[in-house]
Amino acid sequence: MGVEAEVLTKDGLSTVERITIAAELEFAERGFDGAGMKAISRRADVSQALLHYHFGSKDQLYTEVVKRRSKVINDERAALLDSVDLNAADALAQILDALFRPPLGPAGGDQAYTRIFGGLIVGRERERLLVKAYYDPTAQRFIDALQRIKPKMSRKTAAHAYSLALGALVAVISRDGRIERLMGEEGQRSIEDVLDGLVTFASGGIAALADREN
Amino acid sequence: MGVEAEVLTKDGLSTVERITIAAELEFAERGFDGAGMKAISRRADVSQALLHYHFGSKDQLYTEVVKRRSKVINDERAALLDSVDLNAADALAQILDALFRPPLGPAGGDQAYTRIFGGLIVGRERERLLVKAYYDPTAQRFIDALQRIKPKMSRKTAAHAYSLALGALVAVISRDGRIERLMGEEGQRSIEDVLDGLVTFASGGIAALADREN
DNA sequence: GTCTATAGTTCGATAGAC
DNA sequence: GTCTATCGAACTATAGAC
Repeated sequence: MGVEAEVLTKDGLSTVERITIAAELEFAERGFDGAGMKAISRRADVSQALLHYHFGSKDQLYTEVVKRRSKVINDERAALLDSVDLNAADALAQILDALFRPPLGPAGGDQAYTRIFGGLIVGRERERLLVKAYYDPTAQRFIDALQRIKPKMSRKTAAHAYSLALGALVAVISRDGRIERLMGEEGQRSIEDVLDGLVTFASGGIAALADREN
Repeated sequence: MGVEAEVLTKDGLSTVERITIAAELEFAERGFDGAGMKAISRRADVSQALLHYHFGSKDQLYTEVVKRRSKVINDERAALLDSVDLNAADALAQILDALFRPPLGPAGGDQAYTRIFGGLIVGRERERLLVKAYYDPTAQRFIDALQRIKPKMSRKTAAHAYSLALGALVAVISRDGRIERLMGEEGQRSIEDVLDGLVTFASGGIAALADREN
């Protein structure tokens, strides 16, 4: 993929960036198999051949989308986790906030990647490999933190707790893929409300798992 | 789809049944878009044309797979829920056991549909419609039960709790789609262990949500 | 009810001009 | 770096014989 001087175009975005964004939207809406290279090229307003020139294959384009966004999410997660006071009474809630907040996007935006993120968690081999490569290292840090505040909890249980917490996140994400209309029926929920419910639920669940091992 | 006398073949299964089973396997392994009618016909050892003769289209075949299995799951869930003692100390755990046990399959089997089930929860429009048609009615019964044992909980919160609990289930299902090898690294977990962890986590989470509303 | 054959489309990827 | 044109394979679905 070499080093290229990025020439900006149109909206001030490079062609590669426009393709990446278009791909993110398409993959989010249709999933990997449902997405089409032709559809992505149309959204990016470039020829289909250009996608292969820049990314090689559909698989590599997907990988690039996940890789780019995972870096942002992991960085934000790590920063939030570092700022957690592990001795505070609500340390568990702080940790879970650091886990859930970044993938939900900056205050209401980025529903597109949020959907891809959900697909990663429930995906098959392709997604499993991507998670392993781009999310597992940070996951270990969160599992460490859980063990530190719940010392009685085995690593196996902590890993299990982490996994279950992510499942709860997916449930929220999948509620139509639109964070704003979560419980849909009557009115909207702010991202802080969503986070609060998630953190409360996961905190209670993890505390229960930890208590059981005492 | 009219009434047809089912003529049995081969393994004692009718052709329609063999196709349905083959389709379930294929959809479970590849998802809707990844599955191929040709691949399904090969697995069922019939011609591809026969799939369309019996089911009309890929969409309708998928619907039939979900419909058939949802009936089994819903019946089992309803029976288990009916047998819950709502006045017992562990009523919440009993309710959640009734919710989680059926989709995990009879004592270790049926990983195939379990995977499809997970896909329904995180799916898009097609899956959303299927869930609405085949799972929502029973979901209402569970939300009712949650409200009965946690009377302070609003219906909105109860629905949210139900959704988060299902998310935790998905997390478990997606751990490689094989219930037996869940925490994979060291050895196997029985389905009872898996259920126990899930129920403990979700119980703690829902109790926390309910407490917050008091 | 089941088959073979194929229509008609879409897909990912490539060749080659500019 | 970007395009047009196209290849070859895969797909869903249908036609028509038996």
